[in-house]
Amino acid sequence: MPELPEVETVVRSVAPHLAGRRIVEARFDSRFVTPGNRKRLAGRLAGRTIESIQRRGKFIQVTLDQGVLTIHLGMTGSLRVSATADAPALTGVHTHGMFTLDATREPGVLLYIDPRQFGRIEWTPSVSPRVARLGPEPLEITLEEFVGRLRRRARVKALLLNQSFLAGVGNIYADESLFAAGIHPLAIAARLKPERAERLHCAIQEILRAAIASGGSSISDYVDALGERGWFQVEHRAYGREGEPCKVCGTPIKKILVAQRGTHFCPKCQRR
DNA sequence: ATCTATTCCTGGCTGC
DNA sequence: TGCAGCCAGGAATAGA
Repeated sequence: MPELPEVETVVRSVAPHLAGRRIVEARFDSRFVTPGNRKRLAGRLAGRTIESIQRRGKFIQVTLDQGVLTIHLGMTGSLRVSATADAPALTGVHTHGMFTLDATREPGVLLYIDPRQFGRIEWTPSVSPRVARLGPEPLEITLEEFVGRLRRRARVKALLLNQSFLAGVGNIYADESLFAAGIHPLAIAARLKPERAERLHCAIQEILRAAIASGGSSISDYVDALGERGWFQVEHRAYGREGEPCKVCGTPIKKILVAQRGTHFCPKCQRR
């Protein structure tokens, strides 16, 4: 499930292959394309040149010579580069998009693969409104701004999942950050003591940096654009460890539902 | 305004 | 063994 570290890894792995390339042809399954964009997307992309690729939150922004292509990988989306369009491993029923690039060099194609089809792609004249309403980048936000934004009566876990609060933290890294900070997921954000808020700010940045350094977490089938797995899942201390002993105190990790999301925490290390 | 529940989707797992 | 049924969840949206 691509969150900030996974999307960052995808962008880093794909950017060197795409910058400066011309899109000869683009084809998509309708479901992959944001509604309202379905009739015109392929036509708008043909002939465009890719200027740069950046990550913003969990979104991938491809800046073109005309407009911006915005991609969200959803739960199971992946971008893959390939020398040719007929690589057997990349052309199954889950391939929902294909960009044919100029023939001046390899890779010749960029493919979008997504079994659960939660990912979306859209073209907008400038930055997508979906991206514009994102909150700050977790790796850039200062402690002061973070503390200021915490002043809300929401449960801290729910707030971490809110992309207009912070952009890019999802279920895995919310649980891991709260564990690292020793904060209960149901704690009310605005009532966190200053030192605990500071610990959370620090934990989020440490966890995300470490996850990026490991190439992200490969929970199910996540791989980067070159097909490489990430390894941060072996470092998880809370997420996906229900019933297993806490790596700090040995207490079984508990799983509850917060904001409709499975939430893993240590009841002893993360007190309310 | 703010929070909660529902929807989308399929591979993988559980249990009978 | 086989298969029905459930679960996972990011973001949009409808509802409270």
